This record gives sequence, structure tokens and C-alpha cells, in this order.
Amino acid sequence: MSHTSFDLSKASALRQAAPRARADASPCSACRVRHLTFCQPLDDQELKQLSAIVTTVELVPGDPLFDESEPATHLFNVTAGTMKVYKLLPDGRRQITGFLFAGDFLGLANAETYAYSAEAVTHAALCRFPRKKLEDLLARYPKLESRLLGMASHELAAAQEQMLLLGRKSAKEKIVSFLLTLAERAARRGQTSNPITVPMSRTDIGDYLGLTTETVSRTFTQLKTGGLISLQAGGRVDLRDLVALRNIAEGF
Amino acid sequence: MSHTSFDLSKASALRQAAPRARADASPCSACRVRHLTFCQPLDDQELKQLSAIVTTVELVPGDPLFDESEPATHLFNVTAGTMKVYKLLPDGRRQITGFLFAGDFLGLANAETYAYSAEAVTHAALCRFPRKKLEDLLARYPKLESRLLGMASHELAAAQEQMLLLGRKSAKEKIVSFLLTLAERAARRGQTSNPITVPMSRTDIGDYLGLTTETVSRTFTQLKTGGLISLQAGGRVDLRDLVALRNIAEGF
DNA sequence: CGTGAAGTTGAGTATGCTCAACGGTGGTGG
DNA sequence: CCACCACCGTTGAGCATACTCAACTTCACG
Repeated sequence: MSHTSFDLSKASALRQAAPRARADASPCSACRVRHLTFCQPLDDQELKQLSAIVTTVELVPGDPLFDESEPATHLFNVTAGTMKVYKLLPDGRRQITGFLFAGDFLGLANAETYAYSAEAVTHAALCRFPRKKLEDLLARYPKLESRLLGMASHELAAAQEQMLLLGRKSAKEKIVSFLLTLAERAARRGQTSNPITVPMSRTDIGDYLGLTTETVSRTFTQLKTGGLISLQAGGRVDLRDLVALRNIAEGF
Repeated sequence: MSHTSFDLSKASALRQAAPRARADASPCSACRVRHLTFCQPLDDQELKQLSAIVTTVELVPGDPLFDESEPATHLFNVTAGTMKVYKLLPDGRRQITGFLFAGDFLGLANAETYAYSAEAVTHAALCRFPRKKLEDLLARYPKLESRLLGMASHELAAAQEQMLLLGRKSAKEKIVSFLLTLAERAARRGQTSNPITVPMSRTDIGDYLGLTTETVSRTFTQLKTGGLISLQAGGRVDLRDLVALRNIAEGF
């Protein structure tokens, strides 16, 4: 599972999301993923205000975006590619707390510092908003803040689902739940949900699910042998028996 | 560790938080825990609006407040006592996703239904807001929505910390982290942080930390034997060596 | 007191981890 | 263009942490 094929596949997405050069048109109004993001409720006039404070960031796989406990100066919006956010223990144990795709935001912090580190999984593009200036805009446009609260609520529900997974599910249930969540999120973004694209490494998956790479690998093999999934080129996973998979994920 | 002693200790808190009878004074303006809650930014005039839509709920240990997948018609604010929120798998496995104390809110839902069930751990009192009417108020008072977003961000950070715990910490690290978090939250509420009050059962603690009751019990014994904590009457836990405990919790 | 729930302790076990070897693949440099 | 190398993924063997099942104790309450 190399990154290369994904780098290629993301290249066009990067171009789509990139702001346009013309000065009079708001770059944000041309954004292909706006309907997925927190900017969604703004009209053209308001998007111009947003455009005035945004800059874009492009990352290659492995590039860090920010580190835990660093001053939380910016909020980001993923426009293309995949990001991961994680927390570390002093001895190197790592918990990936989320994978982020187009439309997801990161960097929301109540405290002065980020609560986690963020790093690119694939080639990725992001919008970067200075926190202070964005807060001014939030104060001016309550519907923006409302949208952000809605997205934060959604994330909270996802976090609780993940706690159930981490605390109470078996390795097999974890992997299957993970695959189905990927499929669901892809569908939500309007992408194909079967076969799904799994851009992250076995190690990343393990660190997300509270497993080791070996266990992740063994479980994939087991699912493959059982005819529930099949692994295809480019890190794609074909979900062969959705009913059976859903039963496993729910713990039946 | 019975609930009784806690029921007694909470009785006065219940009275403190109970709305007053006079019609012209806003009950909310007399609230003892307002500075901890999302109502905090409102002035007296605005609190009156809030009072108009609030009702109060009192629960005894074990009382359910609402169930997962039930229509999310209300949002709640804990004013006294301890609540737990949890998710279930079909075979009965349970993950408690949080314990809630005075000042914490619950029932925030982006979807039509609650994402979890909620139940009283001790005697508890809550404010109940009809979701629709509260949303009207949120639209009218952006500072309310802003405050709610801040609290949701804080919860998200806590959820990520909990994922790190569930996915990557040992039983001992989990228990110690849990005790220290309880101490920190007690301090935040202005209560004594040592000894701490642990109002929930071993089973609840296990379901919160992804452990069994037996492992929780064994680990407490181990910490006690090691002189790191001591168990006192009324479910109080004395943290004997904070430095050592912090090192364990952080994974050193 | 008697009873039932909660907590503790013990013995044996299983799930997932550790340590290790090997194979494939893509990227690099000669 | 090919050979090498590093990284990722897979598989195996043995082990450890936490679980299961069970007995016993403690405690709250009737």
C-alpha cells in the first residue's frame, strides 16, 4: 500500500480546491468542498470576508501541520487528502484520535494550545484561518458559529462511538467498524463507498483502533479468508458482504 | 461503597440549586452553579428568558434520564449530583462515555436522537430545556452559542484524552488517570480535590475505563498496598503521593 | 440479624502483544 | 536500466495482561 497512487489521485483534487487567481472573485466561492465545511452557511458577500483572512497549505505525506501543546494560533479546514490527528505518551505510545478528510476542520481549541498533533497521511490541502480573526468573524456571523457548533456536536457523537469501540470491541469488531465508518464517510462526501479507499498504513490503523500492526494485519487476513472483504490495488478494500460486516461491527 | 452517604451529602446541594418560589425573581439568577454552566454569560434580564423555558428534574440513583436513539427533545444541565452517560452493544457490553457533575450539560445532539443513554449515579438535580425553545434563545443570544461551543470544544479535548486512555494505557495507568481527572474536575468546581469523592461503583468505573470490575478492584488494592492511595469511608479516596500518581498517569 | 448487592480475592484462560523472520514494493542511486 | 535498500505488510511462536468463572467477604438495609 504505497502513497504514490494516492498522491496521483489527489493531484486533481488539489487543483479543484485551490483558490483561483482572480482578485475580484472570492476564492472561497469557487471552493468545491464548501458544502461539506463550516463555511457552508455563508453567502458570496460573506465569503469575501472569509477569503480575506484565509491562506492555503499543501502537505505531502508525513508533513506535520502542528504539534500538541503548541500555541493554537490557527484553525484549519481540510480541502483535499487525508490528515491524522494524534496524541502521544512520553514512551512513544500513540493514539490517533481521528482521520480527517475533505470538509473536516481541525485545530478547534478552547485552551491556548492544541490538544493534539496533526500530520498529513496523503498529499493534502488545507485552508488556514488565524484563530483571532476567525473568532471576529464568528462573532459577526452567528450562523457560522452555529454551524461550527453543529459540526462539533457531530464530532462529539463520533468520539463517543470511538470510545465504545476502544473500550469494548474485539479486534475483529474494531477493524470492521473502522472499514464501515470509512465507507459511510466517503458516501457522505459523495465518493464511492464500495470499494473504499484506505489511504493509511497498518500502523496508523492500529494506533487508531488501539491495536498493533500485527493484529491489524492478521485481522485483515482473517476477514479476507472469510470472504468478507477483498484487498485490491491502491489500498482499496472491497466490502463483500455488507450485512455480515454490519453484524460484526455492531457486536452481534 | 453505598450510595447512601452521597445521597445525604447531596441533599443540601439539591436545595441550594433548586429554583426559588418567588415569581418576579428569575430562578436562574439564584443558581449556585451558574458560573460553571453554559448559562454563565447571560445577564439578569436574559436569565429571565431562560427561566421561562426551564423545568427541573430530580433523580435518585439508577433513574434513567433518557435513552440512546430516543428523540432528542431536551437539553439538560446538571446542577447537583453525578450522572453517567453510556452506550450499549446488543449483547450487553457497555461503555460509559462520561460522568457528569454540577455545571456539565448533556443531550447536545446534532441528529434527531440522543447518541447515548443517561442515568443518575447519585441523587441528582438537572435543569431541562426544550431543545427547540433553547435553539431560539441561542439564535437570539450569540454569546450563549459561543459559550456552548467553548464547552463543546472542551469536551472534545476530554474525549480525545479518554481515547488515549482507552486505546493505549494499562489498567494501572487508567485507574490513576481516572482518579486524577476526578480530582481536577472537583477542584474546577471549587470542591476539595484531596481526598476525592468517588460516587460510582466498581462496575461503572470498569465500564468507563474499558476494564472489568475485578480488574478495577485488584488495581485499587495494588495502589493501596503500594501506599499511593488509601480508601476511606463514604467512597472517598485519599491521594497519598501525587507526584508518583501523576507519573503513572502520564505513562512514565 | 438475615438478605442481597457490591466488593475482593484466587485460579485458570484467552485475546492480543512482543519479538522475530521473511517477502514484496517503491524509491534511489549508480 | 537495473540493483540495492528501506519500509511496509505478513506470518509465526511464545508470552503477558487482563478476562472469565467462582468463592468468599463486607456492608447497607430491611
